[in-house]
Amino acid sequence: MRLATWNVNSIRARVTRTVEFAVREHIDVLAMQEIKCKNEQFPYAPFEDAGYHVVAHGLNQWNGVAIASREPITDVEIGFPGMPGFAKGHEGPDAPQEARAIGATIGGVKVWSLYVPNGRALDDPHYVYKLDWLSALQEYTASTLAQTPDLALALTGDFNIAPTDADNGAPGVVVGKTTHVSPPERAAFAALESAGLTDVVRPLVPTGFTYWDYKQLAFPRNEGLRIDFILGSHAFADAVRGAEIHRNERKGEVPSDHVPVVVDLDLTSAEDDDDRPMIFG
DNA sequence: ATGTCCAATTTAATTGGA
Repeated sequence: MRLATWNVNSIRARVTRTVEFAVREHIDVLAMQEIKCKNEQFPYAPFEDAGYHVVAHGLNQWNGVAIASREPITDVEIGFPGMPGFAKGHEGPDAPQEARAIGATIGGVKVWSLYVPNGRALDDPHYVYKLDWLSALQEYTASTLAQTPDLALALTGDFNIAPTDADNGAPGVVVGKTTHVSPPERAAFAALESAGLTDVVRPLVPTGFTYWDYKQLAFPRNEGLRIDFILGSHAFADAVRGAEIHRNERKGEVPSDHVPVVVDLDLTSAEDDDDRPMIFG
């Protein structure tokens, strides 16, 4: 299975480019973020014509997540349990949830397409929301893996965190001044790893950014951030055979400001697969 | 000049979000 995650920054503005990438790269499962449309506005036809099923979760022009898959999609979840909400002027515990998480089971893998809140500024209520959201995601992960430790679980998406200084090539993003690099955000990312997840791309692609701002010639200057990740449980990580960051997708006509991150999985050779014939004995 | 882009509304310039 080839699985990719991509913040497409409006699927309606980029559907041709997105489907062409998926087909050209033989992507089986594509987790998308920032579809920026309601479910009924999603351009399903180009995906279906290319052989993909699609599940989408979009409430308005903001945020929005989706998963396209060549294999059937089952057990769709809208939001993860405990996911906090947020709305302007409505910051209480019962604030409505945004369209930032969709999960599904595909080919035995539990895949989440996640769009972590941006945070906006260190003194903004959105930053508190971001940390709360990540904390709830960590609790969901820990609880899920406590119940089903051998589940092939993947959290994919735009985490809006540059975990290390090497992941920050943007001069305007400064520790102590802006979001994406603050110690609490980095601690929240590390907590996901402590909950039993591994960044399955970094060992295979040690360097490289996944996002470059449209402004200030960030891409030509290579002033980007590595903020898009695929985090996998041990059963998922054990199946990873390759990984790619498709930097070229930042080029050309009307690119997204993010590029796809891809992993290759071999799900047929799990160590506990006792269906295989014994060669000896 | 934030050397920009996207979507909605206030439909043609704003506004909000990133």
